[in-house]
Amino acid sequence: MNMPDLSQGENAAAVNSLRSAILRLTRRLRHQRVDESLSPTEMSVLGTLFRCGPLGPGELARKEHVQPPSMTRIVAMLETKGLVRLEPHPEDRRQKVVSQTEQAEAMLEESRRKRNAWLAELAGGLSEEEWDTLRAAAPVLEKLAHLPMPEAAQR
Amino acid sequence: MNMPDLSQGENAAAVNSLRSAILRLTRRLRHQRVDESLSPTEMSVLGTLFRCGPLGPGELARKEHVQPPSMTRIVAMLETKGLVRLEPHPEDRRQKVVSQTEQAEAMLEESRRKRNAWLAELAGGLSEEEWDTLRAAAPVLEKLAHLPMPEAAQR
DNA sequence: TATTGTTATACTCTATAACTATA
DNA sequence: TATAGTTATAGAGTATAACAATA
Repeated sequence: MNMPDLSQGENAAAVNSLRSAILRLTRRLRHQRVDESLSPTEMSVLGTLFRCGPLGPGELARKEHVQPPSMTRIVAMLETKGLVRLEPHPEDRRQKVVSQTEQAEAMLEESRRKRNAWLAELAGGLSEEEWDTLRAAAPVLEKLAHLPMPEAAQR
Repeated sequence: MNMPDLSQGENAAAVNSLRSAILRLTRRLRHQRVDESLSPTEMSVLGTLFRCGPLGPGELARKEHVQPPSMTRIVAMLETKGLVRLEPHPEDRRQKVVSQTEQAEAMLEESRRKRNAWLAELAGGLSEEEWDTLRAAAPVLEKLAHLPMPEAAQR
C-alpha cells in the first residue's frame, strides 16, 4: 500500500478546516444555486449522466453516494420535470436505464451561462493564485469523494 | 475592485467539479463522522467557538450560514449535551453569550485523536502531492465559504 | 421603531424496512 | 436465493412566519 511519510498533525488540521468549509459551502449552495427549480443533488445527477451517459438507478445511487430509494425519488422528480427518460433495460427486465433528455442539455447549457455570470462576480473576491489553488484541488476533492473509506472510520 | 484576468471557462469547470465533489463529501461526512453523537453542524459550531471564543447565537448563525432559529435549536441541543453554556449578556439584556464547557474541550481532543486514526487509514489513498494540494486549498475554501456573495447569483 | 432571540410550523432531503418482479 | 428497483414510513436538519423582550 502506498503510505507516504506525511505530517499527521498538519493533515488533521487541513481536514478539520476542509470539513467545516465544505459544510458551510453546502449550505450556501443550497440557497444560491443558479437554477432554483433543481436541488443540488438533482443537478449533480444530471452532471453525472452528462459525463457518463445512460446509467441504471442503482449505479447512479452508488456514484452519488445515496441509497437506492433516494435515487428512485430523485429520478422520478427529474422525469416529472422532463429532464430525464426512464426506459426498460433491453436484456434484463429487472433493470431500468436513465438517460438525459434534450431539454436537460438545454438546461445545463443555460445553467452554465448563469454560472459564468456568478463566477465573474465572485472572481473579485479571490486572487488569481487562489483560483489556481482551487483548480488544482477540484480533482483531488473528486477523488476523495469517491475513495473507498476504510472501516477504521467507524472506530 | 480586484478583478484578475482569468480564464472563465476553466474556472467554471473547476467550480462545477468542486460543487459535485463537495455535495458527495457532505453526504459521506454525514455517515462517517468520527463522533456519532454530534451532527456535522454541531461539530462545526464547537470548532468555531474553539477558534473565536464565546459568541452570541446571532453571530454564530451568521458565521455558520444558518438562520437564527436553526442556531437556537443547535445551541439548545449542545447545551443539553453539556458541551456549551448559555449565559445572559452582561450589558445588553436582549443578547446571550454561548461558550464552550470543559467537557467540549475534552470531546474535541478525543475527536481529534479519532480523526488522526481515520487519516492514517485514508492517507493510503492519496499521494503526498495530493495532500499538499488539499492543505493549500483548505484556507481558500474557508475563504470562499465566508465570501459575501454578489446579488448576481440570484439573477 | 429596530434588534436579539425564541416558538411554532412546515418543507426538503435522505435513510431504513418491507415488498415486487425478475434472474 | 440473489439482485434491481419501488413503496411506505420516519428522521434529521433547516427554513419561514409570527412573537416576546429589550434597546
